[in-house]
Amino acid sequence: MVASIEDVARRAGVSIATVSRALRGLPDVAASTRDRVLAAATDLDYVASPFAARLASGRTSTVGLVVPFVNRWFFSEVISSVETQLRESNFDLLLYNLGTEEGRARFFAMMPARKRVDGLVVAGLVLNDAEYEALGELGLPVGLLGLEHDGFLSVSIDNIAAARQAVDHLVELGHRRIALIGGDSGDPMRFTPPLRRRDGFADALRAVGAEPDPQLERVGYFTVEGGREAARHLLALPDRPTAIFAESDEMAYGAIREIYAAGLRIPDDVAVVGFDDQPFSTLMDLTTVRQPVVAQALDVTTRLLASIADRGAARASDGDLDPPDDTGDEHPVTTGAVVLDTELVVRASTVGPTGAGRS
Amino acid sequence: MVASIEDVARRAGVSIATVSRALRGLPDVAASTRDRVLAAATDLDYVASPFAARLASGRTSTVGLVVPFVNRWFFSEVISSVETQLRESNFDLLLYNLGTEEGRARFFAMMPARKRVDGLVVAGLVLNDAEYEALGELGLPVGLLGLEHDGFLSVSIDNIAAARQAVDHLVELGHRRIALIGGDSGDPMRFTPPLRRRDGFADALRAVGAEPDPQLERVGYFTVEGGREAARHLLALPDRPTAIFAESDEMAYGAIREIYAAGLRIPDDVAVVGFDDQPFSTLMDLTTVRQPVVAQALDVTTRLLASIADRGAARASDGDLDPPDDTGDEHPVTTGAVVLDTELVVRASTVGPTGAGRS
DNA sequence: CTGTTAGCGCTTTCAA
DNA sequence: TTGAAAGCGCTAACAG
Repeated sequence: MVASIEDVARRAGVSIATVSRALRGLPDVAASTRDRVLAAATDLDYVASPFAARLASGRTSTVGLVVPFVNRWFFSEVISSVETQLRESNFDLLLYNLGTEEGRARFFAMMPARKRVDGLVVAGLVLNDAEYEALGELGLPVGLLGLEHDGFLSVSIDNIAAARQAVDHLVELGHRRIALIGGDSGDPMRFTPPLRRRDGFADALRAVGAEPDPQLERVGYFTVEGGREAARHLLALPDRPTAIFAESDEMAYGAIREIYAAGLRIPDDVAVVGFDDQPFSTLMDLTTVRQPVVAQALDVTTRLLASIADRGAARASDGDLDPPDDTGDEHPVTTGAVVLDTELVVRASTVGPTGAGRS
Repeated sequence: MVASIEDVARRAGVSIATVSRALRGLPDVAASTRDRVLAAATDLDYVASPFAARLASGRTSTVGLVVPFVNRWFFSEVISSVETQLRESNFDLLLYNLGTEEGRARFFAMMPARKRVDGLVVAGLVLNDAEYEALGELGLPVGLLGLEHDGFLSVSIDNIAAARQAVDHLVELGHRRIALIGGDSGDPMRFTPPLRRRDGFADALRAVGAEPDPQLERVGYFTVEGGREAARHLLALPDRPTAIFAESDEMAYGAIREIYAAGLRIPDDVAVVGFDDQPFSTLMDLTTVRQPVVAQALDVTTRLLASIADRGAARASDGDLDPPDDTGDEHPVTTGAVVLDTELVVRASTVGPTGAGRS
């Protein structure tokens, strides 16, 4: 019932090979022929069957995107950006949401993406050696987002430097008793490259001769609730901190809530800095470190697609005369670790008055 | 380099047909044979090429999910739920983010999902007739989430009743000058089935003999910023409202912010009710109408998969003797419009004191 | 510039 | 219960 390439060929009066070439925009097709084929295809409302094409060509025109969550700000931004860019390149996006620890185990054991994608973007997962090995054995281009590993192209931010931006800011404001609300290094989902943010925090303190006080470090699990819980403890301390640095905005929101609940003022009694700059942070007047999510997504996707194209070209020629100068096995642009800049966004949670009208 | 069905067949000493049957768990394969095949497949680390399978069988084992946004709460919840359930059924999820008006136009013009999915879930888009027609012509099972249309299976909430829950609550608290912050009926993305929430708002007022005041209705575009803008106008009115009903939580957050910025108290000076019950609403102490997102996603997905299975079965038999009693053309469970309940969640934005400590 | 001809790796009759 | 063989609808040499 639905038109196939033969129908188009018949109608245009050419062979199916010519139809295939014309429709894919390959060179060496006479303009008049191409027009005729295009017209026939339009008339018949024809689109090529992707599966037949994939089977015959070996290319899937599909990229897999692996994430630990889809409903958190960072990841939904990533998904959105990657999807848009793939669509523009006529690639399909296959989404793999690892979700739980068992989902994650299943993914790396079965590798469902095998044989069905040309490349993979892995976002925000801290992988162990076995998992990196599993990815490597796929024999496909893999792009990492938010993490870094030898042999994989990657893009991320400098979490240490970014955390320093936040804490340096507090230090400059005169704060010395600064608390940290962080992730959980024992998190089973290990979705926390942010772990290194703690180092930046400590560096900033030590730079002014202050030593991080273990009492002022609490785990917040990267959730609002976790942030509340952590802040509650910190505020109950006999010598409570004058400022809090949360490793994510969500935890900062929780902290803000608890500070108000304790009848304290922000930033007069306690200043707060977050990390990410989600949209809500404007609403919450939260000073935070903005990380470029869309730019990171764009970067991996672009380089992954380039890598896929390269590999296709390489396989096509395979020992041509006059190969490119670079005799290395990989194209320079499609490999290596890119690190993007972060930016401190100062709002009323550190430099009053808060605009929330709670004067 | 990677094992194919022939390798497995050779190793197990059977034909490729038998391998195919054994691996797919079809009946009529001797247990011993099956074991041998399974062992061979495991040894060779074999997985079937999905494209070859799809080409040969005509089934794609893929569902397309069409959304207007991926980075809004409602949709990221939907994506997450649908992905999980599809994965469990061994289906792939192909994500279509319409994003812009042109992306939307392209989608309905090209129908990129054509020939590559067994069914489609369309979430949160108000479609016009041409678009419904385009979906119908696909000849595939289509499930609608958050909207309703003849001939498509769908799940949604009763937006009128839900809005009434919200406004009835305000009315019971004695409010009569109640403002509405709503969507934009002229929204080019038309992602606002919530339009009918306005009807529920009006109904609730009329039920107590109050007439909705056009001055108290503002457009908030379903964003925080839009909600702020709308609230700013409402609060500047000579006779300002005593309560605000926002058609989404995000707009309510914006309103809350402006109320505080104006130096007013919540709920004493102005009460606020939202719609959705996003996680942040707990933080914001927002009274709101909770809509079951996961349940809606589960419902469409389940019924869509059933419909896909039905259709597969139907095609397989095709005029068998003794067909099911129901001579209609569709399985009862896989069609029709399901409407799920909403629930009012009362918090301090309507019944003080707010826990935010802004006493 | 265009046509012919093999497959791609499976599923699915149809026979045995 | 199993095997042989015919495609599924394309792409990719290879000729011409």
